[in-house]
Amino acid sequence: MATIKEVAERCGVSISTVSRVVNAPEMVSPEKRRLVEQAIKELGYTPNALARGLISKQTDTVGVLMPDISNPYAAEVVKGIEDAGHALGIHVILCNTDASSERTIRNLDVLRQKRVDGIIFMSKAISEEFYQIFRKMKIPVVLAATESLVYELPSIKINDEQASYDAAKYLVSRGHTRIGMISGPIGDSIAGLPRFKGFKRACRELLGMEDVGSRVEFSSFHFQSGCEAMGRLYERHPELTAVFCASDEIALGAVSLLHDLGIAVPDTVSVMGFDNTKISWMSIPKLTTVAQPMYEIGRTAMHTLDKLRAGKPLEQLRTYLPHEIIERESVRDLSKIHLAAPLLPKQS
Amino acid sequence: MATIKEVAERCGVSISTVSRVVNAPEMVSPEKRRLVEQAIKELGYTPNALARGLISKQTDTVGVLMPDISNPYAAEVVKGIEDAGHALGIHVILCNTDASSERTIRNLDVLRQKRVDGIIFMSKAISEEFYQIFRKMKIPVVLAATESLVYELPSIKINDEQASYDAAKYLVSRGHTRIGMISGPIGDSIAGLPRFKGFKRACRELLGMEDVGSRVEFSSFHFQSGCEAMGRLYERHPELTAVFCASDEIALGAVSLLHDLGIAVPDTVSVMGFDNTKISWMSIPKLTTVAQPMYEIGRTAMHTLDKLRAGKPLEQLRTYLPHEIIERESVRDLSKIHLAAPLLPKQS
DNA sequence: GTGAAAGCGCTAACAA
DNA sequence: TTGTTAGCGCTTTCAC
Repeated sequence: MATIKEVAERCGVSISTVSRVVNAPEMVSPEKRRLVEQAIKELGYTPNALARGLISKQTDTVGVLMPDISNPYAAEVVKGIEDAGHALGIHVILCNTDASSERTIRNLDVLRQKRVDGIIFMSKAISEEFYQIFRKMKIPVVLAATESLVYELPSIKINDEQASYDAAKYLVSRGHTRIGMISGPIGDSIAGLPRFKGFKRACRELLGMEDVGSRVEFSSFHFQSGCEAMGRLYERHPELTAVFCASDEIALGAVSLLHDLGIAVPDTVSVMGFDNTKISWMSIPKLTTVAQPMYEIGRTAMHTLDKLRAGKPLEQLRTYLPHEIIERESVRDLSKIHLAAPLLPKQS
Repeated sequence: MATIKEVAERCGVSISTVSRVVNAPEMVSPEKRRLVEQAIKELGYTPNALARGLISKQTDTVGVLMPDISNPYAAEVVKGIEDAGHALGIHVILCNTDASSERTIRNLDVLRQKRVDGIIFMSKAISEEFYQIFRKMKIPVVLAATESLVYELPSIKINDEQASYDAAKYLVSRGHTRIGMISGPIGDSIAGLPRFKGFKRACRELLGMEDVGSRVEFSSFHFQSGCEAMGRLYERHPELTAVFCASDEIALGAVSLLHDLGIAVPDTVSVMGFDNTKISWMSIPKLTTVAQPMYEIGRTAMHTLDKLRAGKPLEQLRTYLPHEIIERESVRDLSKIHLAAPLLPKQS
């Protein structure tokens, strides 16, 4: 692998000159520049990022910690991060933590050794331990698709509570009054608790319901768990006309169980998802769901990190990007029934 | 960020001693070792991988190029790579190429600058251009879930031709004789052409069919394209009782279209997928599909790379791992019909 | 505009 | 067992 020295020798200039044509070509006379560029091409010279980083104390690299590489949601965020990084001349090192704390710490340690300039963190909760590591590293950290209410860490995500509220509101607007929810783990302060709370608030404000709790089942965010939760929910509340799920996978689990029970979706019960991942439009019926601007979250996270790196001030610590409800086929419009039968007395 | 020098000064030893307690603790006297370890902890010292790599000409890091981070198939391979890497003390840098040649080259360049010790390549085809870059880098490269028939590059994958043959054979064993296929792009020499060929061979050998071509539609590996291909296939061959798809996503597309047409799966037509990704068991009906040992492919790729790195000889250049057929609900067993009605004359 | 030289943080002889 | 020293490949003053 050719070094700067070899390039210099080959065309009889000093290494400084070679360094200049690589980093500040305008400072070198055209003739020499041409000469050096030629030699670089011939030798296939590529600057050694290790030596560069060692001296400049900058690697133009940020580490991205993602909880689960096979999570399509996270993948979209990463794309946003990468695209923004490319535009800024920043490389990204992806690390898969598999939602394991031990793996996260190990990855963080590697990133530290590699002297990355910053970190984008996507794994769920920020423990005291992680936070202390961040502090020790003395580099900017931004949270993407997660946030910390405890620590002063910049974050980019949607307003999950409001998104969940809006989902329930949508269901109500379609004439549903007997609605239930399959929530994520209540211990999950990012995508669990807030979505649960938003749903509860909607039921209270919009439907005047007080005992929402009994109409909510808890589940992990995955398919199988969603199936089981739907089973429990249906057993307790066969009268429900709609169930809002905290993730698309849960929703698919619910649809699957309902199907096994011979209950038609959305004809008999409507199902709504969350995330708008690929699977939401590959299922039967296609899922009505709430979409998060995943790519945009990634982009914004990278830009925020870059501002931090440059010492620029942030407008706000916690950024909330807008969500959106995507209407597809899994929610039945009950309100249309009244329209079609206007002579019947309205239900109160 | 603390340096080795600071640690050394703090406990009045030389930097070599500190270096030794980090790299070969047994060479240092217990007392000094304790002293140094203490200082390391207090200062939060972490060796600078840049300086280390610069001198040792080794980064203990390999780059992994994946075509699409949101592809669940690739994600599983990456997990295998990471786990094996961890066991070997090798870090991995993930790069998302988005199936773009330009992005691939850019990533390769970054990896080169960072002086990774090796590369695992997952993106589809290996062009002459990529191959030349590999050569220039002078580091081991192994292909995972892909291969090159042209270049001498070690690879790990399944035998796609045989897997496809086996899928068709499975369909035949379940009593299907009028079978069709939705193939991937024929220009794709990895997952396109071989699967098409395997299917054709099975039809010829098992069913004595010669005009297989008309029963095959081509599609990209994605949902929407699969939908459309199924539409075309059904129009030409409404008599088909089973269709084999070159990916799970295609299969889901096929199921979706069939559903829209009011055709029951698997009652009227059976659908078979390929890959055994997550979505294959979240759909209705759950997909019968051919499974690739994705995690194992990743693990093997990393181990192969490690052998190469150590200069050990490889048993073979191209490794084929076993595939497997996963029976679920999307294929109807037509052979049972004969069993249930043994008095009827057998169809010839 | 160009080159000499110092030094980034570390490892690896080599001496002691 | 320990310390001294050279040098990995590069950027960056500082002279010229």
